[in-house]
Amino acid sequence: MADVARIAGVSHQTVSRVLNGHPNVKAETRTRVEMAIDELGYRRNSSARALVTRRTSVIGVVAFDPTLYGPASTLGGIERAARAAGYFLSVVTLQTVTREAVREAMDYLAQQSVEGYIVIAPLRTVVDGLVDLPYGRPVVAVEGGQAPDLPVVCVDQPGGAYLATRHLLELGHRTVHHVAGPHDWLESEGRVAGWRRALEEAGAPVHEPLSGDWRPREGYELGRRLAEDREVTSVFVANDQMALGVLRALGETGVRVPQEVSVVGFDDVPEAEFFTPPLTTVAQDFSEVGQRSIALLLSLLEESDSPGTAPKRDVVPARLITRQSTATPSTR
Amino acid sequence: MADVARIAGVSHQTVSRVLNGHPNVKAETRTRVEMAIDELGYRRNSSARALVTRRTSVIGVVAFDPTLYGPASTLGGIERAARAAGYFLSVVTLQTVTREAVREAMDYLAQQSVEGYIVIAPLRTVVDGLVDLPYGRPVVAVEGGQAPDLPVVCVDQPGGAYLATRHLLELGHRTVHHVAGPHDWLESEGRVAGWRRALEEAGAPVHEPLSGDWRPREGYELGRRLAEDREVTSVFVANDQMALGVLRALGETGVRVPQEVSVVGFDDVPEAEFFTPPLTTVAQDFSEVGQRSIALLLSLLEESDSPGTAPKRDVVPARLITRQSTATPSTR
DNA sequence: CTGAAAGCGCTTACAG
DNA sequence: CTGAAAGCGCTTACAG
Repeated sequence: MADVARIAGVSHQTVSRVLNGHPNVKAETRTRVEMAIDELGYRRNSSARALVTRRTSVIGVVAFDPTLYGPASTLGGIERAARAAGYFLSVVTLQTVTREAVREAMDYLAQQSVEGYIVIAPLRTVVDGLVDLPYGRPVVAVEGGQAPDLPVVCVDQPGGAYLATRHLLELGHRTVHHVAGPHDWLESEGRVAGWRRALEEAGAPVHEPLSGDWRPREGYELGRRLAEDREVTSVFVANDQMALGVLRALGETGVRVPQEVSVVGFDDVPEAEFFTPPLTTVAQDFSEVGQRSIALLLSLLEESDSPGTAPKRDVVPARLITRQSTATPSTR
Repeated sequence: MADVARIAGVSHQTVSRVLNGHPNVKAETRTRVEMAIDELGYRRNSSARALVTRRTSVIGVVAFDPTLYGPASTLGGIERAARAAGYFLSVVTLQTVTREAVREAMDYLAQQSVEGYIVIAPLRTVVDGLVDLPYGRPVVAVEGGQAPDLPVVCVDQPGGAYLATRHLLELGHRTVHHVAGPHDWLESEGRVAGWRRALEEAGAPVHEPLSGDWRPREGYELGRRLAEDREVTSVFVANDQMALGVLRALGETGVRVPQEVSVVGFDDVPEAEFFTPPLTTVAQDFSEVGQRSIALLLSLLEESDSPGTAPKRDVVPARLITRQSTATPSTR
């Protein structure tokens, strides 16, 4: 900056003014400074700037398993929104999602003086542990469910599950079986709740849901059990990867989909349309979730002086995508 | 830091020494300082530190489409390795991968004074544009192919493709058709090269490869074309997502896999084992790629004073996973 | 083993 | 509209 000032023949604070778009600079001076900047390829030192402004422009993100479609897409949406707002994203990915691992990740990010946190770790225990953190920085929980004391952005999981279940009931199924996600996951809970509500509203019998780990393998194993039960005519599976496993198990045991059993998934991964058969599923707008997360965090950052307001909750709707894995039931 | 010093009854540079693990501190003093740190919940200001040390401990990563399995997994591996080495990761994800977009992303990261870059953007034009960058910071290209002037970490794409093609030839197929990835992608080129070499070595006829965009949809559309060609008895598809589309197209048109046509993919996504039929494919160790990328970048960072050495290239082997989508050909 | 001093490269009131 | 001064919170030689 001193070099720029010398070449432009001004003081370094005039350079600073130009850099910060300060209005009180004569146009001719501004041009001279800009030319000197270009000539030297000068770039402002971010550490010095952060030191004096007390703002790092860094948002810490705690994510996990970037191999799962949902979290990965959300991360993409967050990143784009952050960059559009001039923020940098410092990302920590977790192998195992426990309360301790999340705290460790946040401690790590705190070393970098992040201005706020976005945590994509939709487990009840993790979200509960996010209240009253010692960092003094706002935290937004993505898919944080109904957490009452935390700013949350999430997809309307119960609503999506309700849509899926209604769809099957309307096709004429007497009831709908459910392969849920893992216990403790808020998405699992939300989807179970929506499924249950649809059944109860329709007066349909509610069978205890099976529970898997989101992975295709467990979908496959649970699918083998469903294949044996001749009562089953329709299954709402809590995500597409497990639905793939269910489809595979059904196919292997000679149960025809959708003629004998209808299957609905959740997520609408890019592959879903090309499963055998193409999967009816519930789509979530992950990139919207990402954008709203950043928007919420930024609003929290701005009003951090007046922390009187209640935590906000932003819910993104889900929508049903009908394909060929669902039909009116015939006898098995 | 001043507060800590006051409570511990020492000067602030003694606090600094304790923080940095400097040996010349009396044990008793050290304990006193540590207690004061705990009491205050003190955390060192990273900006001030970076300003004086001229090290931000931040690595910039340019990634793209976190929805693709390979790049997403690689990012995970990079993040873990970086954190283990005490570095932070600042991530920019690209929507479209062009040379300009990559440059823009790197410019953005430069604002944050990153110490080095990892670019996961395996297009020839992008990689070519990475040489002679104006940042004066080391750059590692992940999946940068054979780029002669750039440090690169990549999976042995030709080797993997060779394995897949050999496997089909050994099963008795007269030749192997190929659905390649998009032009300009180094992974596409590498896989084409390995496939071609295996065919040529065996004296098998080489049919011009079809080319898709990695997505299941184009796999499906190209699969429809392959289904019509009764000469085709085996297909090596450049990734699993397109292979899914091919499988779907074949199934839809009544072509049995593997009895009539064998299919091999590339990537070994978690779903591959549950495709119909379970897919024979080539596995890449993405997390290993991530780790080696960080290791290479760190070594570059250390020797940045003596830039005489040639750029390094680190190749991770691929391996074939045999499942049920391949068999000895019978007549169609 | 420990402290007083200087300085990293910026921004922000304060003068003029 | 522009410059001289102070200070953000650290680390690094330099003394002692």
